[in-house]
Amino acid sequence: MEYRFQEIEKKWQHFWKINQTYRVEETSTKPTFYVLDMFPYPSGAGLHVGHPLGYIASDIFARYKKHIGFNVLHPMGYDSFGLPAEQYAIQTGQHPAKTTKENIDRYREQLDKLGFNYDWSREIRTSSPSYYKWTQWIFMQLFNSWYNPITNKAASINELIKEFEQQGLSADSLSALHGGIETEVTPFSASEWAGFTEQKQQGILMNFRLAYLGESYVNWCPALGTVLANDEVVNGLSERGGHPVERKLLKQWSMRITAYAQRLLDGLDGVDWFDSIKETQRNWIGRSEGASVHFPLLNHEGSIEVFTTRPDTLFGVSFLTLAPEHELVTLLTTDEQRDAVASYVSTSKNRSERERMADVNTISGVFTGSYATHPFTKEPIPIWIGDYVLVGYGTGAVMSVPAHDERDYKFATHFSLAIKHVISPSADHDFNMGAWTEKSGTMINSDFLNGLSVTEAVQRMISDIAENGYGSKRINYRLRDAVFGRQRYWGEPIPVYFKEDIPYLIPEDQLPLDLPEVDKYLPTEDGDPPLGRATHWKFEEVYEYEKSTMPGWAGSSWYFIRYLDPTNELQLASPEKIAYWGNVDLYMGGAEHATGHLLYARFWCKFLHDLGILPFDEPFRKMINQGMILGRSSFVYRVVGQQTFVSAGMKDGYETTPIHVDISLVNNDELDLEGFKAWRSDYKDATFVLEPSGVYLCGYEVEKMSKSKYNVQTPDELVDRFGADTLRMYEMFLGPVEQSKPWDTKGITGVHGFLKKYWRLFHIDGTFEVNETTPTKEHFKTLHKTIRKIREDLDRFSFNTGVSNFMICVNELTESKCNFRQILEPLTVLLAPYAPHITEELWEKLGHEPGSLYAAAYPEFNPDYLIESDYEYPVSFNGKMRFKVSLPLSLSIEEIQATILTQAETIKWLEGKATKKIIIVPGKIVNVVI
RNA sequence: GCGGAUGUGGUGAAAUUGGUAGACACGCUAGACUUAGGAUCUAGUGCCGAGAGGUGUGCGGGUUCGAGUCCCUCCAUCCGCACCA
Repeated sequence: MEYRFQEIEKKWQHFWKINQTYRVEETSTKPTFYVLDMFPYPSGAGLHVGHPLGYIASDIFARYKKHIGFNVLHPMGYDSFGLPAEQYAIQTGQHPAKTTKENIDRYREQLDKLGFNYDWSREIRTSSPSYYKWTQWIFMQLFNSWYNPITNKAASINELIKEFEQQGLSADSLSALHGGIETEVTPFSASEWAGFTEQKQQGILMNFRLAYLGESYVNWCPALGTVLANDEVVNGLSERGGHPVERKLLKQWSMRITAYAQRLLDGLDGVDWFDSIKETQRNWIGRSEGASVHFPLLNHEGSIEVFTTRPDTLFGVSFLTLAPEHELVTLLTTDEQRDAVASYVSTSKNRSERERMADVNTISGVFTGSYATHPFTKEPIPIWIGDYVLVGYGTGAVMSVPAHDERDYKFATHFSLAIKHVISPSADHDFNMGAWTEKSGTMINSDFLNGLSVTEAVQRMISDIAENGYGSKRINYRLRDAVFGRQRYWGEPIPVYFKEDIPYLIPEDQLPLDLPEVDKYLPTEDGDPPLGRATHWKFEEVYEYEKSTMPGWAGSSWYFIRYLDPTNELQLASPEKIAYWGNVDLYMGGAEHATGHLLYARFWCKFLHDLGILPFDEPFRKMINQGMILGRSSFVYRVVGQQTFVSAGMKDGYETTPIHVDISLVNNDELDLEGFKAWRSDYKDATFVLEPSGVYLCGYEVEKMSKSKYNVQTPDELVDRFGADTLRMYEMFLGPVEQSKPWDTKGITGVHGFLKKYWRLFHIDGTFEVNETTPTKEHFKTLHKTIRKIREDLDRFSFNTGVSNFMICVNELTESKCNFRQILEPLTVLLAPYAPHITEELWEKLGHEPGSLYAAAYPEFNPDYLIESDYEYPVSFNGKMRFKVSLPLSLSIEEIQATILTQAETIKWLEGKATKKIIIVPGKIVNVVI
């Protein structure tokens, strides 16, 4: 009988479903193992071949853990709130819930075809009210909490209120409270607190809450009435529609993740993640030590506070630079400079932060006309505005030391500002060529710092500015608070209502606050978010609810907890179940989440840990990041301004625009012309310039798979043609999971052939037949060599070499016509995690209870079968391998040397020269140095 | 700009600790078989060379008996950068 994979896979998928083979309970006393995949956003394009890469790897690992005796939790769900469904709703009027449900059904169908061991009884969807009830609940806890810098953990805001009532807020405790918290609060006494209005009190508390309403800059597009991501802004215009975009201060909900900056940094030491991801997070958090220094304003009250990591260079300051958005800009601009500053500020407004950071070649800036005083020398320092200074980092103002900072150097050179050398550089440094930015050298022109090393000067300066009250030592983090409000429809409503402009939480027993129906998914005419269209969107029909919704990352920041107890209506999850499973043992997902999701999930985990809800404070113990599977996009070339398309080989001499074309219309780069014309109505009258051979050839490029690039390859077609087991093994065989690679189906026949070959081992002339007698030593050697390799490969997540080793094994067994039960039975268990369907079928044929393979014990490696008496030594001369000689492993180094030297080959390669040295590593190599 | 990663045959890749470079596949070449198949099997296949042999892991240098692996310089490509999920 031939390998009829379609029948077999259908049969077992049905069997697993009916018998709930993969259902997991908390009753087992086995050790637990929690394997988690990053859940997908169910997009309209369906699952593409890139998604399963990680799912297959984690499925193999989960099955392996099950075979070696663990109670394994491997759940799946959907991150189902998000922008694409909303965009689709805006275009078609279709409710996002409907689109989302259809997409989920499609995903489920696709996932089911791949034979995963998910416990579907635990499925969650972030957009279902029974789930987002708890997302809202967590928001409420964050709102009701502040970060206590003394205990270094989150605590109830009531504690803080009590403290205010009893002691007020002293200057001392205010500075202690800072601990990463930015506040604009001035000290007050207990009696002052009691006398404050409710509004004032709530305003003060807002500076401490972990979920708070604050102001932050966004890319605002007035024409679309919406906020845009940096990605959606191109040259100051919106990607969609090309409307002007400006940076605008907007009052919105934020999360005080900065309070956790240090703990988020420290926690990285304890998790087993790729160094690259940890490094990215460290960089994102961006801790830097330095000082904050105040420069008093000349002719104005107050001062400019700057943050610097180089307090040693304070005497080299020749100007200050403010971000264009800095709050002092208006005050400091003199009448003569007003026009120039206004025009500069409005230009910067239209540049995204990304552009401003990336554009290093254009130096731009403008003088305010005002001066500050140098704290030590009392000299006047000009105050400039430059858009390379970002308002969100540090204090939005920098002290510019052109002699020792490259950016400042360029700025100073461009505007002919003073350059003061305060460190003597190494002899070969030329200040005409650039700044001396090394943190080495001796201080000069720096008063009391003269003669000190840079390191000494940093310390000395920090203590001097503190003593004189000019500033203080400061640790700065690049990490910014996370904006939490979105002016969108398809997200979790924020469970807040407003009474006299003060936000209050709705009562907990009214959760979930359901997403209301609206007539359109667009902002209102007066610029409110879509929820402003809902009727009765009021608490107790009186007080307006918050109209913005939560961001996509809200639901995904805690979903790993909900899987533990997905239907609990009283708690996030029961403490017993949380304790039973603990945190995620293996997290599998894309590295593109390094700074978003992974940071937020860690933040919420630490917060819930502070509240005593979670016993652990890191969510993901070990993580593997699968690489992205890239698509091969095809292009047609349209002549500018015409409906004529030029073939790739003919396009020289035409001015053309490349346009993505659906890969289903392209076969071996050849375009299906009729299909193309029918593809879109505006192409129906297209004309073509063909190759001399009469075909239209498309160009191609390897890029991210996405619906908009029409390069999505779905797994379905491949499953139909080759089966799920083949696709599973092929995706693993492509290369290391963590590596990105372009998708290509060329090699799939090799893997399919392997499964057929494996199947044939059990059949003679098409009939199932295994030999019950004892195999030879060679057969056992093949088996045990494979067991060792497969287990080693699994332990180090090297799935691609695992597949190779199975191939080697089956090739050897085929060659020796091995059909011994004692070999094939363990091999079947060994292969089961990779190819669950074919192995279940053969396991049943071998006479076992159907479905029992999943929990069968994994074969153990026995080294006795691999003991060898001889070893074939490669013999090198000066490191070049020349010949091999087989010698007993029992020989001593002296005996090996003696034998080698008498070999005829040795004499030939010595060419009569004397040996200088002979390196012998027993069981490894011989190297003769001549 | 900042940060991260990766460069090995025609292609995907392997080489876990510095020890035989290219396992395992795809593709290609030649052949066998014939229910002419998206089937199976045999042989070959890094490059140069008739061969002996030489040469070879992005470029250039270094350490070592020995370097794909360690160190330095340079080059190229890909990914992320806070409202895409």
